[in-house]
Amino acid sequence: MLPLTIFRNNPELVKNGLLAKGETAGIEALVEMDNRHRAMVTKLNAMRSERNKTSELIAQSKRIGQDAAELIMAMRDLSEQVKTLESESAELHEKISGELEYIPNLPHESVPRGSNAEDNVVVRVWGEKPEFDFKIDNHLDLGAKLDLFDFNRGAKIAGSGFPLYTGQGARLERALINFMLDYHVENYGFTEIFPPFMTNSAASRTTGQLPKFAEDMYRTDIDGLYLIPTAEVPVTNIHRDEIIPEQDLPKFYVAYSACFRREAGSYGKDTRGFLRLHQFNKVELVKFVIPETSYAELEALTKQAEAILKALGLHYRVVELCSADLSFAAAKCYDLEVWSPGEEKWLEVSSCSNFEAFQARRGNIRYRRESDRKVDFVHTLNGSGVATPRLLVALLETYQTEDGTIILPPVLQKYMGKRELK
RNA sequence: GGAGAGGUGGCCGAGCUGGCUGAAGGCGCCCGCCUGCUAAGUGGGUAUAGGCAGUGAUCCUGUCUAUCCAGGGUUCGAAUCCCUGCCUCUCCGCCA
Repeated sequence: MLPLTIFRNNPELVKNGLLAKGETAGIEALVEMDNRHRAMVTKLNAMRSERNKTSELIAQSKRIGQDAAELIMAMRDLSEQVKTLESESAELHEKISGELEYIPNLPHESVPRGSNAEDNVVVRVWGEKPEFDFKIDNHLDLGAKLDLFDFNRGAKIAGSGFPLYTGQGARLERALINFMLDYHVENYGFTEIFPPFMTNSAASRTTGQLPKFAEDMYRTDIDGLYLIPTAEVPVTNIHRDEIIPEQDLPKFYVAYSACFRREAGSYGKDTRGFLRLHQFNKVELVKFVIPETSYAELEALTKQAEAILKALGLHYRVVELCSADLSFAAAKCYDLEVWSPGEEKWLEVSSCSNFEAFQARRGNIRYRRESDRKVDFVHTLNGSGVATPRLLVALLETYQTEDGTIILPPVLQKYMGKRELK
């Protein structure tokens, strides 16, 4: 959520930012409603002040045993007016904040302007494209030969897009998750979190899924809970409605969770295998930091996510998203894309974003500064570290050998209890 | 699922026979004084959000308003009374 003051004081900044994100935003209506609302509040405050003063007079009269009937009669009318204006004001306020919740974050000034994903900028590339001197299989063939997973039975149980991992495939999934959690805890001092996999609407609102993207989430109708599309939602909400002492910042959390996405509107795209799923596993990194450090922390976060791919020896690149490709809540974002030899494509396995105060404002997540003891909103960041499905694709395809066995990278061997899949 | 208790400021904890209570008292924290150092003592300060004004910006000053879990209601007036919801705790039942 953006602060209303910036619409008042710097409407051009907002317009340009929204335009860069590809939003055609009508700010004028919002500003007009804000003006109207402020006039109401001013009037309301005056009326309430009057009421409070008179109430005090009534109290004094009663205390000394005088009759206050006249004052009370006069107040009855004013009180009615206050109530009417209160409800009008509240209604308008709700409308304003309702609209505000649909307005995305503005891109940071360092973000390249662009109109679509074509304008994203490749920042760096790590490793080399693996070469093979035999005809390689894609991950589906490899999975079938080694009985790692079974999409048909997954579909029978739940539906398409719900993978069933089997045998050493299931073990490998668990190994990847454990490896990534341990890595971030041991090397970077992240605190491990195991969050709820469902959140209420307030939590989903903080991170920006609600109200605009309600259709993308699974919801349990009876209890009004949402299955999380990412651990970002519960973990960011750990500190919702809190004031964190500055000395407790920064806070680094790492969490595994299953992620559930309806992927409404994306049917027909990337339907093969693991490329797009309704349920998948992900290890997520979340940071709460003071505003001054958030962009340095974004760079660090990206490198921390990259470290996983390096440790696994996978060829990847870092892409800086252009303004138009930024997600709703992000001010700046780097994607990590791993190379899939079978698909001959780069696959997105991580998104590392700085949300600045956008989520903090929505979730009222603040900190108390040491210098002047004032409160201010924290900056939040998160990045996948990383999502498993496409990682698995790259891993299987990269480490396949001619006889069909997969030689596991050393860091995974202890988690698997063996050196290869065959 | 059944029965009961309760939700007050950073924390603990009064108030809850409705009216100088934004809220006693304590702890913590900040500034000063005192003390050879520490401890103790002592004086003061210490919520958040919003409107308006000050030639005035997410700063400063003044002023007004709101907030005692949330939302309604009663009343001239609600932390205090009534209703609904949420949450926490205790006991019983069920259960991985």
